[in-house]
Amino acid sequence: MDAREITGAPSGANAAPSTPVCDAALFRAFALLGKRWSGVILGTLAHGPAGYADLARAVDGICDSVLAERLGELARAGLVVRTVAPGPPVAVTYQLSDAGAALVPVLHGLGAWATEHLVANELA
Amino acid sequence: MDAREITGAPSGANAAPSTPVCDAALFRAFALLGKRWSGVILGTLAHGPAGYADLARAVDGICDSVLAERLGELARAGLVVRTVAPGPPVAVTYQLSDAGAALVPVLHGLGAWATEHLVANELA
DNA sequence: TGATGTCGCTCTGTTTTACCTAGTCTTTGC
DNA sequence: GCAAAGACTAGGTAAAACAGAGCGACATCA
Repeated sequence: MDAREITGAPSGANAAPSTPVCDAALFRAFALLGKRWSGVILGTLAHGPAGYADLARAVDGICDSVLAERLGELARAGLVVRTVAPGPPVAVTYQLSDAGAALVPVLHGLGAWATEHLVANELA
Repeated sequence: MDAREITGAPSGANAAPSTPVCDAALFRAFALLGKRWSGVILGTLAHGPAGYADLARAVDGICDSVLAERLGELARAGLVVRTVAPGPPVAVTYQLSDAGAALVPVLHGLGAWATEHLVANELA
């Protein structure tokens, strides 16, 4: 979702009474989390700091270029902090920022919900 | 994320100690919610039942074919119930199922988090 | 009656995003 | 020297998302 879509976030004028703040905020949240792999990466980092290769191994199925792209986006969004240890060998570590860490309880809630309500037959 | 990726969900063997269930579940959750628009559609339906056109208007920026596709997926996943009133004129209504409704508190948490932590400059 | 609009999609071509994979440079270990 | 690891990058391909016209059924209006 690009800037145009963010700007055009729903303002609550939908079919039923709503809490406009919640919807606009949800729109913004999914601008990030609705991109493939971002939520899973954040969930993985919830367990602690990790390097690029750690993440590549942990997030099964993600390709290199998308992992690099997502980490960059999450860092720019302020959810992830990228720390470079000069080395040698140079080592880059990613960890959740305060904003990222604040999302963890929500991610846990999401995991609990999935455990309870999503079964193998949610595959269409 | 297709069946191969679901099957290959992380099993907790990542960089730091983890709660494997949470991660696998999170993976499954984002198999659905990591697709563009699904979370926002669910958030919109949290306000109450809506027709296709209602949703198309409410979810600013979504195109017709993706809305139809997403509603189908969410219905097949059991999060949304599609009800046909025979008419005339025929009318189709979508509403959250019990499983979908159970996600609403999480979505609210997500909205609250975004309100608190996501600002306009999260745009890369 | 004909024109226009709404609904709930479907269809097709186009654009964007995600993927695949080889590659680079630096460092380490055998 | 060679292989492996880390942290990506780059270019081509596949898949997802998008744009917009269209359909049948129905309702409304001049």
